[in-house]
Amino acid sequence: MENPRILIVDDEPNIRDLLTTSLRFSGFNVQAVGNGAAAISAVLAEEPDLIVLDVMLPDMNGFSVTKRLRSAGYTAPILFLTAKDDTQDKIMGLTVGGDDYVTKPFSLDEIVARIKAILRRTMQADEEALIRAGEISMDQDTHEVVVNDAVVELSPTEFKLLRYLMLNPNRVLSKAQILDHVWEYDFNGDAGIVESYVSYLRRKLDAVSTEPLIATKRGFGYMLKVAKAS
Amino acid sequence: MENPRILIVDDEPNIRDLLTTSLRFSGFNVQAVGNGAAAISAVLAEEPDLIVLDVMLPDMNGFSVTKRLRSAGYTAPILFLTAKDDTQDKIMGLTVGGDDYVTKPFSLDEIVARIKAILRRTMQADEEALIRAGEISMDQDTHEVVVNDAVVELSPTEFKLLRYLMLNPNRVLSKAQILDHVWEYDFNGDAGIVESYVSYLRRKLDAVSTEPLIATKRGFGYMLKVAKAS
DNA sequence: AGGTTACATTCAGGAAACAGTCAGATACTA
DNA sequence: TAGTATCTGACTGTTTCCTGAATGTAACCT
Repeated sequence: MENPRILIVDDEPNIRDLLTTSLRFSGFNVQAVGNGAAAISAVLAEEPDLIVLDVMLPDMNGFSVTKRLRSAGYTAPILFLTAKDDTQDKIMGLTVGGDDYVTKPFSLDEIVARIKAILRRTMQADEEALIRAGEISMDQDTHEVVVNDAVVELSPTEFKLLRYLMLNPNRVLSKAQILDHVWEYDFNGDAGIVESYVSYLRRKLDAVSTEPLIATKRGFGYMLKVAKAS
Repeated sequence: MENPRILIVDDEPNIRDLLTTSLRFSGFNVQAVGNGAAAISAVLAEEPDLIVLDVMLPDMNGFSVTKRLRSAGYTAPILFLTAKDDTQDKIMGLTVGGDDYVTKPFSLDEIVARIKAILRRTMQADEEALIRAGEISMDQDTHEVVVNDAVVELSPTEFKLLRYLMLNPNRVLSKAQILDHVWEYDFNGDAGIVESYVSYLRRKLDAVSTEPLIATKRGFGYMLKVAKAS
């Protein structure tokens, strides 16, 4: 199938670039605009398969945009971006139909995962909710991680870290890369936290795996070793 | 069979969008209009299988619309939307034939369930009134919930919550999702209420089940665990 | 090889976020 | 009026996240 088309609507250029780059890299066909009016004409012209829509826009809010699009007959799912401290009533009804929302600041991995999840349900994508890498399998619907038939309980951050590693098996990932993908984009703490979380992950995974799964490449980063993808 | 065609008639754009989005996602073929005159021509042109009709419309009330349609020979069932404080005599006679009514504000899950129930009766749909998930079975006609041959008495909200969980087994559902689907669309309270009701449900279900049924996925939401659909 | 340095691992601990439960206020129903 | 049902808010306990320090280990240089 064709690469899904995604339209990004956000007035902050940083976020727009961040999302555009990541989503292009993930294989989507991306277009980005900075306000509601441009969003509407872009939707009419391009008919994207999914819209990433900031609810706070300079000219009109995201809900007006949604309303205009829906009444014009466009049914593509929307992933809303909301501020964490938006008042409750503003973020009600955001998960209706195929829609979903993510709060800012988000992590890039998270947003890509959510987009894929939505597309999996709306387009009858053949893609699986199950990620496999060697002895490890991860179900993104149930959030269940299984290693050698043993279920491993992970905290949210551990889960996201492992997912990022599993999506890039047998490739060295620097701590900076990991930080950029797994942690929220405004995190400005030390890269040492990656070491901590790798340590946590190893403790849980290696307790049930036959061999050490995460290899350290001193001076470069970490790598998830996978015996051989079949 | 073809997807059933549904016509939505309501003058509030928010409600129209909400219903349109949810019903489309539930697999219906949806069209929406904002007044009685448009409703009549839409019915004549499209011959929908079911009409969702607000009784308070700007140009004419829902009953006039109904009368016009019935006398023109159209027999498709109607789901009326009424205000909660509508007097009883107004509501009288709304459920004759295959018709039914729902009071505003409603919950989305509720309205989808009612529509399916009507269609189950009018079209000879193959779909079942019985939902099953592991040890639990729920009859939507009798509202009877059975776990391991034991009948469990649930309050209305508990019932709707469990139904939503059962319709999405083995999938983590966030509190926001649960709130959006199970509670009325104008509910403006805290997500903590979901925790309370999960707590109530667990107390009733786990009293008769062999194992804990609702799993907490910390930081993500809740999930109904089902052994394995065969 | 040995010493030095930079890099990694692990642990402990405090703050904050999250979850479970309950009692009580309010509204609704019979 | 009694009995449910719903919702709120408080309280408690747990988990998670992150930092910083102590300990280990590989690489580098002479």
